[in-house]
Amino acid sequence: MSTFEKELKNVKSCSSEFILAVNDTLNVLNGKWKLPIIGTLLFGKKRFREMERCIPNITARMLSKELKELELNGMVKRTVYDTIPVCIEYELTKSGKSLTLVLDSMAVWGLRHRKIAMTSEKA
Amino acid sequence: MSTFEKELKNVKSCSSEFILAVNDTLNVLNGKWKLPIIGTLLFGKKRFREMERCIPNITARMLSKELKELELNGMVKRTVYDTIPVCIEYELTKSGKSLTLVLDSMAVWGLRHRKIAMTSEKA
DNA sequence: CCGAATCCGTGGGGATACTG
DNA sequence: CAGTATCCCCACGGATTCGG
Repeated sequence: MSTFEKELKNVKSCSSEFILAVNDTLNVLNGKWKLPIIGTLLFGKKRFREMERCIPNITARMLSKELKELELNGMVKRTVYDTIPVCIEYELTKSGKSLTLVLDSMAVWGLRHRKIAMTSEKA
Repeated sequence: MSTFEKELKNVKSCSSEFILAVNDTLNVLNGKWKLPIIGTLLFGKKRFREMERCIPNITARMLSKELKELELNGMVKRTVYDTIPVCIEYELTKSGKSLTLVLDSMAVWGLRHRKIAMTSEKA
């Protein structure tokens, strides 16, 4: 029995804890911009402006706010370089990178479900 | 290479599609109540009142609205029995049940991350 | 018992302008 | 370049009431 399976068994033994744990994950991803932000950082460090250009329609205000939240949640690491003008880089932490496992399963489910919905086999 | 891995490779080849697919999944789960509702239905069919009692603090209005959305999304099946008074049962569809794979990975990540956050090893 | 309809408050998020 | 400050709108969700 893998570590993953053991953890899972422990979680499912109490459904409310299960819900809480899933909610924790949902909260990290919630809002309109968290996902695109994490998405762009999956390919490596980026600067603020760079991210603003990468993510369609995001405003500086939103980018700033979301990055701050992600930093508080320990998903993103912010590094300031004392150049002139200052250069600030954002990158995913270990926790942030580990989200890819979750994101992958969500992506696969999303695609499968879209196919099912399109062929209207809804049951 | 498994079916899962093949699908995943296809998704990741285009990052915007990856984001879209994840967003689809997020949208199915979004809002305050979707998750608790799916959670209670994981253990089998339930009637409206039953669910209302199972889910702390939910109002009938919210339960009704969320169930309707979940039905539209093809996650929940609604069955009306012509008894007096009418008896209506809700259950997860195949798509709904298949969400458990995603939910499981989210739960495990949530727990791991909570542990990390508590020992304040945020990087 | 199972909802639908209505009213309403809160806050997430957009637009714009400004600072160090 | 890397953000803040301010204003404003509207969708989410709560409370309550009514109907089949």
